[in-house]
Amino acid sequence: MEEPLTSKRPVTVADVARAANVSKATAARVLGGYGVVSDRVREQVLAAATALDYRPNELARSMTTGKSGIIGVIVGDIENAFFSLAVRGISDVARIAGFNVIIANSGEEFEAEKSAVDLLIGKRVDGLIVTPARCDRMVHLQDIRRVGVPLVLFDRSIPELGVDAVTGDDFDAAMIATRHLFDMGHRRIAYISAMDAESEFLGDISSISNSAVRERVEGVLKQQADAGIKTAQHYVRLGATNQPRTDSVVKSLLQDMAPPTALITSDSLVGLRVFKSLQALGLSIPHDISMISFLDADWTTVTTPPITVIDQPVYEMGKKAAERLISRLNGKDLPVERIAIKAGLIQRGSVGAPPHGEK
Amino acid sequence: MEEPLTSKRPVTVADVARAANVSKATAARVLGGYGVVSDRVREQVLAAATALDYRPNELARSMTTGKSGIIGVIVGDIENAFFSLAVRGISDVARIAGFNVIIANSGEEFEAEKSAVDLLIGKRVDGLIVTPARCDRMVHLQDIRRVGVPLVLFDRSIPELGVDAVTGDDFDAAMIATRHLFDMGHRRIAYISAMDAESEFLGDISSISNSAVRERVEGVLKQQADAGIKTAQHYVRLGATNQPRTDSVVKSLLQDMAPPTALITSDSLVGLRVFKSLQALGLSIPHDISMISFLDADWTTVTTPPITVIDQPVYEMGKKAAERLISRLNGKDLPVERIAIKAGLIQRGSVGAPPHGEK
DNA sequence: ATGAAAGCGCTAACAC
DNA sequence: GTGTTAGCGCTTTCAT
Repeated sequence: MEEPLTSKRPVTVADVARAANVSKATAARVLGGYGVVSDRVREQVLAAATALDYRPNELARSMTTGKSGIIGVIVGDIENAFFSLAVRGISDVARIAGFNVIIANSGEEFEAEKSAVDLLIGKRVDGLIVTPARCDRMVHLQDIRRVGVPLVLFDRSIPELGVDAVTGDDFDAAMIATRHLFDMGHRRIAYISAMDAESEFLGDISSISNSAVRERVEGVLKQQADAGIKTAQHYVRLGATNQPRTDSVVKSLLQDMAPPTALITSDSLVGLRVFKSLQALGLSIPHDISMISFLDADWTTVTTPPITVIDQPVYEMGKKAAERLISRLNGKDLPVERIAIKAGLIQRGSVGAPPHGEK
Repeated sequence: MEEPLTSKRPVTVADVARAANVSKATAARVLGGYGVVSDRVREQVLAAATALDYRPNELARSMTTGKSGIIGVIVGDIENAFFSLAVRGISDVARIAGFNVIIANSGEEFEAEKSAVDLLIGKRVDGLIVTPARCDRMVHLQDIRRVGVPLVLFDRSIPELGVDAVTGDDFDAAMIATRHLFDMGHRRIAYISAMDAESEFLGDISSISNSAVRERVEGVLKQQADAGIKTAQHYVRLGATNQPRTDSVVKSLLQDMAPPTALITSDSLVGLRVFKSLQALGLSIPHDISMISFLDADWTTVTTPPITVIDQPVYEMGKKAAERLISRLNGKDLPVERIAIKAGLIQRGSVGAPPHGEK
């Protein structure tokens, strides 16, 4: 007598109950691990369950309990080391707390983010961690709260929304990077971001819809303003979304009448692209130009020279976000808070003095 | 009159039906987009739905239809560029076909993989793509088929299981890499893998439980055997799972009486680690030693020298796997097949002639 | 300690 | 076209 490779109907609590000669409720109690049952009956049921190869239907379970045991995470780009590290932090905490994680990619696009929210809400996730692509459009995020699903923002904050946010202290980090370059003698410092914008140039700072990007720009500018440098804003460039566009940003920067002597890149992907641009241009780092990248990505130590970086504790940030969310899920009544985590500077070889005559 | 920030009970089809003065079934028909309704009624219902901010409960929907619209993906390590690229390929195809993807990480551990399978089956995913950590233990994979969930193996195949697999043609790829090194004059070629094993040395080849690893080793060995080289197996090393272990593997290799003059690394993570080991040892590539890495990862072009790589079309592999699965989901009756995708060689600067006197 | 029965929100027959 | 009704597999009162 052989077992069929695909037995049509999945076995249910009712099947197990029948096989164990108990009521559906009793079988459900032991299978679901709640209520009370005598040891004798428990064993009967368990035996029947293994014999039939019973597997709980989590869908049905979720529907009746209203909890899915799932945390939804919406990130900008899972292939970016920043996010994949954060996701690991989130997942590690979630797993220990007994939650599963379902990941959605927004590609930093508002509409995709919106539909991911709808989808996950539809799947009845217990809570949501999202990296909002824009901090100025938030009806969909307000909806999340309206349906009563706890939400934690990641990497970017939206004060008006009144929800928890775990971010880096980007203003401070940008100041640190700028100050370091300044201390090394640089007076024309560029900041290159991947943020997609109409223009490669920065118009009104307060119009930047991504809070992390905005704060970094503000940090770079503030540090220079404090030193009496007025031209800083001229050296802020956006739109380094791919290699060709990055090449053109870098080229335009270097063809300036007074080209920057140092570059700060907004993340490890942009950093890599800028490094390639510089390499293609035949420029030597840090002799011809200096650079600092955000995020201590693993490639930054194998280049020649290795790259000086702003070390953001991304894994920890992910953990913090998950911890915060899970606390709320467990009914803890915490005040709404923005947790901004400080970053450090790891000096390697990509920052030197400005070229001669450029002081 | 203000709307409450969290209205307890989510609105259901019944609520919408009541508000629109139609039956539950009619409301359900327009909300679910099935059956037939008059345009007039449709608009009433739609209006009521928007007014109440109705959101379908996907859980309930899945439970009655038996389909969740979700494809489960279990990978070894989502932080490995190989897998994150593959996942993007899978996701892209899935999204277009109207499926969502839920990702689980096994960490290449059998038990984690097993419980991920249980979890996803419990969530009633429509189909599964898995990268089996071991190809010799497969009861849990047989279970998947038993419950009737279509399965596609990724990166590694298990012929005995009788299910589709999308893999690289690893045997061929390893031959290509080896032949290239051979053509450049190398006669002692090492292969370094991250596969965790009791010993760093390779015992019985057929005992390697991961088919991709095994085929690569076989390719390296075969190519050399064809050239009459008998010592090849001596230069196969396993266990380069982290930097310290990789350092020790590389060191032991180089301290050999007849050290290898070229290294092949099994993936981009191992490649990066080996590069760092070599760098720490002060070795110059390709002058002192040559190397080829599997996977055209982005860091491989910014090192000095850039790394010659085996270019696996991982994104395409992911797409293929998803397409295959979705065909089955749509009821297509295809023969079980293993699709092995060929890789190419991208020559950059990390391969040269062996050092003098090493010929 | 165990059982009977109701109900979660939706879809799917089947009637009208 | 539209409404009625019966589940899907589970948890959860409420009895017993």
